[in-house]
Amino acid sequence: MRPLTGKWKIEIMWSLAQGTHRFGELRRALPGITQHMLTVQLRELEADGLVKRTAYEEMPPRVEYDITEAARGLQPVFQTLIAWSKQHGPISRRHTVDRE
Amino acid sequence: MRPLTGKWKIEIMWSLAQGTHRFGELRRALPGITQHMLTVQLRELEADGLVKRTAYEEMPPRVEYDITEAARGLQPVFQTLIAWSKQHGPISRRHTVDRE
DNA sequence: CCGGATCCTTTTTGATACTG
DNA sequence: CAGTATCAAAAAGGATCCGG
Repeated sequence: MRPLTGKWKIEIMWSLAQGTHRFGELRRALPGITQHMLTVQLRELEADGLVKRTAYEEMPPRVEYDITEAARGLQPVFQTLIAWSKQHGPISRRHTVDRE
Repeated sequence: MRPLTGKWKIEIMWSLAQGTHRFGELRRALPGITQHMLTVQLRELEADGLVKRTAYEEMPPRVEYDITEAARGLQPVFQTLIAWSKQHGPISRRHTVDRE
C-alpha cells in the first residue's frame, strides 16, 4: 500500500477538497512548491484516480482540478492529518533537515 | 507537512493500532519488509512521537512497540486508508511498474 | 532476537529554461 | 496561464554482513 506519497499530496488534496482550483491557484495555495512538482504530483494523483483534471482549450488556457468521487471518502483523512500536524508539528521525512 | 512518509509506515501504524507488537511480529505482519527497513521506519516513527519502544534487557532480548497517545488521534486515518486501499487498490508510487 | 553499519540502486525533488 | 524538457541533487529503499 502506498497512499498519498509525495511531499505535497496531502496539502494538494486538502486544498481541492475545499473546492475546485486552477493550476495557478493551487500554486499560490502551496507556498514553496515549484510548477514542476505541482505538475508531477497532480499527474500522479490523476493517474491514481484521486483528482479530476478539466482543461478548457481557450485563450488564455484554463485548467481546473477537483477531487474525484472516489477521493471523497478520504476527505476526513486529509482533514485529520492537517489538523494533527498543526498541533504536533510536521511529521517525518527529515523533519529536522538542519541544513549544514 | 509530511505525514507518515515511508513505504511501510501506514501499515506499521495500522498493525500497532491493533495492539502491542514485538519486532519479529511486525516483521511477519508486513510481508516483504526487510529488517533494515523495519528498523529505520520504527526509529523514524519513534522520533516523530508516533511509536513507543520498550526494550527489555533480557536473554533473549525482547522489544515491544506500541503507538503513543498522540498517535491515537490518527487511528481513524490508518483505518480509512487501509479500508480505502482495499476497495480502490493501492495508490501511487509507481503502482503500475509494468515491468517490461 | 533485535538490531547497527556499509554500500549501492532507485525514486523523488528541485532549479532552470523554454513553449502553445 | 499552464504547462514541458533537462539536468542534477537529495532522499528513500534494499542487500548484505556484523554484533550484543
